[in-house]
Amino acid sequence: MPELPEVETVVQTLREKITKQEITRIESYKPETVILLKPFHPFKAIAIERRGKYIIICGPHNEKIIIHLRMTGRLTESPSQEKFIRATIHTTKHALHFEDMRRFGRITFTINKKIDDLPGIIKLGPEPWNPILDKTFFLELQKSSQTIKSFLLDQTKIAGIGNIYADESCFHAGILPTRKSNSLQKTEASKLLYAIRYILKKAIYLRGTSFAHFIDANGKKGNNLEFLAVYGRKKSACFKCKTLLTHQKLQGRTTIYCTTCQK
DNA sequence: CCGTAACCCTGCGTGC
DNA sequence: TGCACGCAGGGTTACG
Repeated sequence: MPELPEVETVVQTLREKITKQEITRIESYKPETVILLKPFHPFKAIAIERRGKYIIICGPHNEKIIIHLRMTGRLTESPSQEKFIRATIHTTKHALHFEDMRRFGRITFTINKKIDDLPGIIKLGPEPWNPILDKTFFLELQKSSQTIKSFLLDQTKIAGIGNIYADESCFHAGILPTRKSNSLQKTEASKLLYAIRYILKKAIYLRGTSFAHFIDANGKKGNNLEFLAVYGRKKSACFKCKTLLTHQKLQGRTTIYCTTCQK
């Protein structure tokens, strides 16, 4: 379940590893994993970017490889299980294996000038640190009758948040994820946006959360797991007030919160 | 517009 | 032990 901090960590490690190298070919072992929207040709990786939960490897003539790890995807030179390798991205110096147990992950190649026009990415809302959110976040919340949880998971509203950081942000902001978006006061909206930015930044600094599957492109786990306040702590006591945490499905996703600390 | 559920997958934990 | 079942979930799609 790589979300923005985990994808950012992969991008950082990937940059160090393959920048300025030639991407020589993409080998595919499962027909659904690699999608060639244009015929592939070798190109030099001049930049590696992230947008939301997408990784983008950019070439000098608008070549783009777009990678989405979905739930269990990894980019690694030493896969833990051979049978889960769905594709391999070859460079002059490395063989980056795309290991993906559940086969939800995708690698897409296309030629397109602008990152924001790429498939999948075109629909994304702003990055959490985009200053535009200081103005629009509250307004968008006001327009929506979704629950806060649904709103945060909605990639068209704000990009990069998944189940872990949605619950963590709500806890940190002291806001119940079950509330309707349009019920938030302006001060609560600011608090939530601040919490999102704080939680994500901290998780990036700690190189991601390794709950079950996540490792970076160097095979290293993240260090954020022990800092989670609610995610994965079903039937546990709130570490702040000792109340038993509440769990409920919202939008098909397990949602955990504290009815004492969150209002 | 919104929520719910199914779908895509497969390892893992639980209960019988 | 071994089987059946439910769960995990990002994104998409269908339906009420």
